[in-house]
Amino acid sequence: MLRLTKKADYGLMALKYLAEQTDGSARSAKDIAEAYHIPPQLLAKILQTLAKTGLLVSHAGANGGYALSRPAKEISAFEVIRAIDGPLFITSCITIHGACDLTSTCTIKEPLRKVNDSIKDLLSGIHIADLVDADGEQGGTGAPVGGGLVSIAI
Amino acid sequence: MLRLTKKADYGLMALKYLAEQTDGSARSAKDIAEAYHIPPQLLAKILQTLAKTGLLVSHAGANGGYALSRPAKEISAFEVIRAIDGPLFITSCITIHGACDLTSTCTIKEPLRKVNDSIKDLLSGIHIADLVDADGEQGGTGAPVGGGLVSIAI
DNA sequence: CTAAGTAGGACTGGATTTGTCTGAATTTGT
DNA sequence: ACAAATTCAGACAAATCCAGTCCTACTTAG
Repeated sequence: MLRLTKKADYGLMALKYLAEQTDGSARSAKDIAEAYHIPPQLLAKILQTLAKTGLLVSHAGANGGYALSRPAKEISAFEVIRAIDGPLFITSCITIHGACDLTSTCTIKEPLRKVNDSIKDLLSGIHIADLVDADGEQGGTGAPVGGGLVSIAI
Repeated sequence: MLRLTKKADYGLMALKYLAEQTDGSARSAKDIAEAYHIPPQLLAKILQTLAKTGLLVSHAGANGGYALSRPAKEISAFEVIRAIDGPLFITSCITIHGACDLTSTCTIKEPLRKVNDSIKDLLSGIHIADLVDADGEQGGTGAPVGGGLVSIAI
């Protein structure tokens, strides 16, 4: 129902990967891409924009790469998503200027704006560090792949 | 950041419109489309799917149209959105089968699934009746839209 | 019977996403 | 100084998805 782009997904995965590198050394886009089997050039782009927005610090040259600019605890999923996907909104009504094409006719935007804010709060409360913690303690051992039980498609 | 399709938007607007009709009489797709200046044929399609999922009751023929199948208080925004946009998920990882292409590599899906659930809860708490109530008091003050708390524990 | 409706499939144009290619600029190691 | 590894930047191609239109049925009140 509400979709995050793959780029945002990849970005979160990459940040998580970087958060797991305890030594402060940088990792290259290629390394990360290989670790998760995602298209290297695409990830490169994503990391570039992440660096441009200040969430990552980059270092060119041999042995260069990317590293988190802040502790993983202080980087929220919301920041990452906004950096990659831009300031999109739940409804097309709600633009950056807050105005709706159908200002007079569309009477729905105000309630939805609150939903939007709630989602924002929700994502702001999740940090990269949380992703790292949740790893490994997956309720289902991550195994039920073939098993077919799993998720209730809403 | 997270987007709702225009169809879902239109659907919510239409349901709100129908909720405002106090007499139980049905309204045609054309009427609603004109009221909100949205493409009639597109709205017709949306109402059809809404009828197919049981949120609306339809009545063909002259003087036909659509009406809510239940009180506006008992139709949640979540139901509407799911009916129109289908059971999509916040991340492309989480499919209907619950499996990720990168099952082993993508370690991010579990936390995001919780976000997904929280958003679902959020939208389930909003009903068509709330949209009607919120109308007119655009100040954004007392709209009874989900108290905002929605806590999430990862 | 006919006009006003719904039901539903096929299709188009455009936007968005996803991914690739190519050519730089920057740093490090030798 | 040079070569290799790497980031940076933009353009571009392919695929997918969305919005909107059209056309043809079927249904029912009058």
